[in-house]
Amino acid sequence: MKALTIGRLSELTGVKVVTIRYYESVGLLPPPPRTEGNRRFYGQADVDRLVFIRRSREFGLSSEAIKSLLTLELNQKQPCHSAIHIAQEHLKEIEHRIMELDALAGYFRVILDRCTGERVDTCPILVALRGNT
Amino acid sequence: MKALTIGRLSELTGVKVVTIRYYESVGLLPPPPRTEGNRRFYGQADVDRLVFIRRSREFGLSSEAIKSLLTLELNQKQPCHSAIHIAQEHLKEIEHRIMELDALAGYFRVILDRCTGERVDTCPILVALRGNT
DNA sequence: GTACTTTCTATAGTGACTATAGGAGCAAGG
DNA sequence: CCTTGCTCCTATAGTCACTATAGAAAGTAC
Repeated sequence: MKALTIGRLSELTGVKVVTIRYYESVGLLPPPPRTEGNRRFYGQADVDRLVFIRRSREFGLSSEAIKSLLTLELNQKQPCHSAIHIAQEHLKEIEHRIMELDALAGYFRVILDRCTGERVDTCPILVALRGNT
Repeated sequence: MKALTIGRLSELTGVKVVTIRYYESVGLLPPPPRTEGNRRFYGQADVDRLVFIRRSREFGLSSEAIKSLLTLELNQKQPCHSAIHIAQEHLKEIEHRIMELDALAGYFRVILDRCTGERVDTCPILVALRGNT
């Protein structure tokens, strides 16, 4: 397991260099050891952890949720109820957001369908936004 | 049409006082006239405009999109092609986001379903996030 | 040895607000 | 008239999850 520069870690994980440093500053990544010239160097564990973080972020989890999951990860033999809880709560949020967006998209489709592109004062889009529908 | 304080405008529109001042600072609302004691006062036009802004924000439109729509509103007899364009683009974004979230929710449901709550090291939620699924 | 790239720190900017501090105006009760 | 308490004022900083920029030092490639 050879040492990785921050740039190499970035390539391997798809997380930008600046973002890696940012993750360190907010405590998602531990401060790595440094070379003589003060450069950070990383190992396989950092790759794993960073991929975990990246995927969690892609799933829309907040930093705090990710920190909880990362803490969980340290105790492999414990039960994972916290993970279930975090995932369930997050799923609820996602489902809620989908419902909202579905309603919104439906509404947009209706008013776009109605709009003939003629005049601003009768435009159903603008009428809708004005609130005097 | 009597003059409204910022607090009354806030009540009528459901937009917080601080947010009204914020909207003024970013140019979504014109700076209103002031009383002798330097308080802002508003009229019906401000209520209408603010409701328009609030509804547009609820629809997830950005400040810039709202500014374009508000400019449009000033020319009631012009055709409303810009409004159509903004609405279409936004609908596309919403639909894209819905697809992403649907996929995400499905994935969460699968891994939650699989999770027996036993141990961290075998927890399907954490396995999924680790990326070695 | 020089030119280029990567990395370093520190700071500021993004969007769309929200929160806080410290004053000043104003309406109502005593 | 005066105090109490609410609303309002400005200005500044904080939120989240980054992104961008500046200026300097270190490493690499020819």
